[in-house]
Amino acid sequence: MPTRSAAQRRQLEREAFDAYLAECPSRKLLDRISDKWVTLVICALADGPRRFSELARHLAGVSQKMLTQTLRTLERDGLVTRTVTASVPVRVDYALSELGESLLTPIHHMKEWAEAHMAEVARAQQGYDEQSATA
Amino acid sequence: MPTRSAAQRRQLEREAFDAYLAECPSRKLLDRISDKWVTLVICALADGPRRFSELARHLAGVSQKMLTQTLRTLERDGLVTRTVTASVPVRVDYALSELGESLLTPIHHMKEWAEAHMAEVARAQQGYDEQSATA
DNA sequence: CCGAATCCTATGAGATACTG
DNA sequence: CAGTATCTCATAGGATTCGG
Repeated sequence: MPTRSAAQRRQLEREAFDAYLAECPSRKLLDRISDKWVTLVICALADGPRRFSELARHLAGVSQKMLTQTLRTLERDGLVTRTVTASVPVRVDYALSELGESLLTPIHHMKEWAEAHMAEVARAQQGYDEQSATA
Repeated sequence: MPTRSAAQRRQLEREAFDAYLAECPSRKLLDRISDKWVTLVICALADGPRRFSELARHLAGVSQKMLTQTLRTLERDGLVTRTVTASVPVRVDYALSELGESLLTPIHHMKEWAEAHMAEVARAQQGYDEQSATA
């Protein structure tokens, strides 16, 4: 049954490739920062520590669930630190770790490219769409 | 009915924030390159044009659908060019545009950060997980 | 060989309500 | 105030099949 084995082979290839990707450091990093909120949180923490509720207010669009989730993974990755002050209403501050701060550099590069070239991308899109429209 | 209006206000805030994000060039770029396959395709094209099937073979894990989809958006964004040679079995070549090549720079920065620091991230994760385990 | 269309499932993410 | 748990729904993405 060649059909079956072909499908199986594909499956194996896919798994091998996925495993390869799972090992690739660049890919891991991309997976992290491509999380919808990760870069926003990091940038929000760029100029100093913030409390949970401050972050929530600052990133008006984030749901409380996603904010928590994002902060957890960032903490786990060692990119942000979490300090709990056991006062009466608990107070929790988040801050960038050194590692987290070092991430600001590549993020900054991205930002520069974006600001320099995204207009061109927008033009390209427009051109492309007009092409399609005439079809 | 304060419940309703509070929910409505949140909704409005979210929409405003989303609109703001939709305008932000950095965010747009992030949305692009965070696409699971975008960076892989760009890197695969870094050292020269390739045919569709070459790409498919090179990126063993990608489904044909996602490859097509990715290439379409990249073409629309003006990052890759698509040239069709109308031979008997059609031949289609993809290549990086100038704009696409300029993207290699920030991607390269990301790669460097990843290779320099992801080990540290991995260590942080391990530490974090061991902490949780003792709880 | 290249790609479009259809179908189906797993995941992501918001709303809500509850705990310490 | 900070965080967790549950429900629900939209969508991303893979398999498959058909067309040029």
